[in-house]
Amino acid sequence: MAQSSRERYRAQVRADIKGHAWEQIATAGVSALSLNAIAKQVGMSGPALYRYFASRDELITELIRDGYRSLADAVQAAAGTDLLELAHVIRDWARADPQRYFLLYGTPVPGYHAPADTTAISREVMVVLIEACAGTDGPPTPFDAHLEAHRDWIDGHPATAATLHRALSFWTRLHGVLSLELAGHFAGMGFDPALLVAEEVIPDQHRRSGITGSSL
Amino acid sequence: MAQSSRERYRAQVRADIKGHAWEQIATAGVSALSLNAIAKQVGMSGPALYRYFASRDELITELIRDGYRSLADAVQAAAGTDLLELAHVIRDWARADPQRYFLLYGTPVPGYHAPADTTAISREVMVVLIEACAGTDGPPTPFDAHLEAHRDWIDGHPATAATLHRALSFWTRLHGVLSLELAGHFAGMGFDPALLVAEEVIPDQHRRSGITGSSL
DNA sequence: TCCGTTGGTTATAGGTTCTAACCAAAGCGA
DNA sequence: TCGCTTTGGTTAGAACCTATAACCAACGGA
Repeated sequence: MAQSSRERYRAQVRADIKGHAWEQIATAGVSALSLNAIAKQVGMSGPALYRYFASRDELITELIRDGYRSLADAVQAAAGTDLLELAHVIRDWARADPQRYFLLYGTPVPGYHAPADTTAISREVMVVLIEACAGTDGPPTPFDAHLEAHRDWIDGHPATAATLHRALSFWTRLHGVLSLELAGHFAGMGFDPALLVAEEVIPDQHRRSGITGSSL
Repeated sequence: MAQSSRERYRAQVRADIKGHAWEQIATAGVSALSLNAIAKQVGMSGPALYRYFASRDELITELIRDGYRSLADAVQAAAGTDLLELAHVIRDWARADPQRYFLLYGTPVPGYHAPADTTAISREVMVVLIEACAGTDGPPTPFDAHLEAHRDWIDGHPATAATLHRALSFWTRLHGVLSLELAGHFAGMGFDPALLVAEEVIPDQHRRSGITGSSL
């Protein structure tokens, strides 16, 4: 609880290191992250940094953890709003630091396995999404039935399989547009990705309005 | 046309180098690609490789180009089939070598700009998708109207804005599921991503069948 | 005050990309 | 066949990187 002077100093230096690490990642990507460069920036030379992080991988793992935490905080702060608002919150969070988004959801490094707690934080995000999807079920689909048999991952959450399907779909569709947008694959096409996100995320409403009305 | 002996040798060595490079990328990711290791594998030591590729970045750029070409070939070989078949062709192509997929559509490196011809190959893929989407238009949406004003990127293709929208949506949805699947973000959830892809890619059919029928 | 823990240093090993300098061999025209 | 030019290879080395080892100063609690 009450930190000693040394613990406080240590925590502050670690935060300082992580701050400069985020800077480097934001400007040059995680592959260009250099412990030597960070050490110089925080005012110590080279190997001193290994007193605070055992290795480059451990520092990156810590950053990934903090990244998930930051995303979960942003999403939970918007809990209770509708899917469109949630999509914009997540998109804004990602666009504030694209390389941070890609650190979580970009190219995986083949050997690496995320620590267990990051998947727990991912679950927090998923729960907010599921909550927002509750009650927006459309007609049942074959995948809903399939999901009914594979819902252990959300383990005990009282949502229909159709709702889980909607949440999963929200996640994959948003990620689809967002990651292509942030990676620059829409460069040259002049359209506004936000508008595409809007229709991807609340899919049936627009298309079906005026056809089936509210007869569901 | 007729290559000289030297040109043939050079082309063969370059292909050999690229082959070993793909091996390394498939097993350890592009960030672990080592020119030294490749050189040893092809039997020459270190800097000799620079006679064939000016830099590591140039080799990677060449691999990216070949990757796009390979994807476009796979997609064009399936041209004329329906969207579900196209989705499976692309998914199978990606799953055959996930790191190759991520080389094209994964985390972008901040400084890097793809050469112009790769975007031209991307366009080839897009044209096949658009062709497959033709005639599957649903009711018009606001984004269709927006796309009508921003269709320069496909420049002269005689497709409705609604069709372009469907093709764009096909691309982003497939990429959304596929990249999360390949990155391992579905690990632990037991569902079959192929089923999710199927419903994402032919979105309205399943949901609407039995409601609006074929009244469109 | 003493002494262990902690946080810093420099030196060094082994890895990387890439350049420089040098050399051998292959191809080609006279 | 001779000789020159281009090409493909070598080794050496500069400038980075991660990470470890060895050493030392300074801080904190008994």
